[in-house]
Amino acid sequence: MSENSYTISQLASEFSITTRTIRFYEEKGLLQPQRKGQQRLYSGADRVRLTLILRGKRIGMSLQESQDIIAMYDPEHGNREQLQQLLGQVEHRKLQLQEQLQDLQHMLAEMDDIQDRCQQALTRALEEEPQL
Amino acid sequence: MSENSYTISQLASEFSITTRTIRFYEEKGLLQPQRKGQQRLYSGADRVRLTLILRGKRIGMSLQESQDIIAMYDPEHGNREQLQQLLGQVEHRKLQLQEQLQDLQHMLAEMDDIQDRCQQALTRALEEEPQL
DNA sequence: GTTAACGTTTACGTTAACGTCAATCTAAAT
DNA sequence: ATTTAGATTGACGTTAACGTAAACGTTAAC
Repeated sequence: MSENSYTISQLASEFSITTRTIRFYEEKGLLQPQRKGQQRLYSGADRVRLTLILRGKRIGMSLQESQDIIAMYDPEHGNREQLQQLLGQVEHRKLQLQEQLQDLQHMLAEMDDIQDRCQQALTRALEEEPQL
Repeated sequence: MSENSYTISQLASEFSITTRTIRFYEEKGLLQPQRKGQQRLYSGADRVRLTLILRGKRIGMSLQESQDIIAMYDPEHGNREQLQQLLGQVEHRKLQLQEQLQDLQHMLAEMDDIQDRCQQALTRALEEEPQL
């Protein structure tokens, strides 16, 4: 049942990205797959990292930001100071994400607004249409 | 009471961006301020456009996308076909924004998760700390 | 009247995030 | 043995979104 390893093109097609993109993420230090000889072999954990990167991209994060966030997942934060520093970073990210959420909701509200006014304009246009 | 016009540096400092950035947005067709001689004069409407652009940026939109969205605000959609096409675009944007909202909420939930586990690790670290 | 403070245009530079070859390797199928 | 299908490493190209610097105009203050 341990079929949780993937080739680069499997991941590429699953996430609809190119292999170049995946290798680029590795160049930038976001992924570190194993090697089977010369070939890359991606684990389930690598796959999860990739989903995090792509989710980050969808909400407008840079690769650097995704890398920072991924670093927060790793439980290598032994001593107290490091843990407190991490907590600070997490809190900061949360605040930023919440601001972004506000922006998104504003934008959505305005889309609703446009939609309504557009619907009404359409209704009026149909009422005043003589050729039917 | 008609003090709703701004110089380029007023807007720049208000939004903490450079004048270069504002001129760049004009180059790209996102702003079209009036001119008083050679100088640009920005209206309240221009200011609103700028806030929309910057909000767009914060949620990860390209300038092109912001431009598309700004175009939706203008009520120059006379006939029925154009209105229906606009409605389609609005609907499409809404769906995309909602997906983005999902991504954001996932990310936030995971930040909460990290925060919790980090807190617990810290608590344990403090309990086991001998030098106090 | 000249120096400062702001504005303008023009143009080249920069960074992030890949795209696009080209050359090579390699493993499996015919 | 050799074609074929996927993999690898360079290396250069590209686009978006500005930064940066030079050269010049204008107007308000001293």
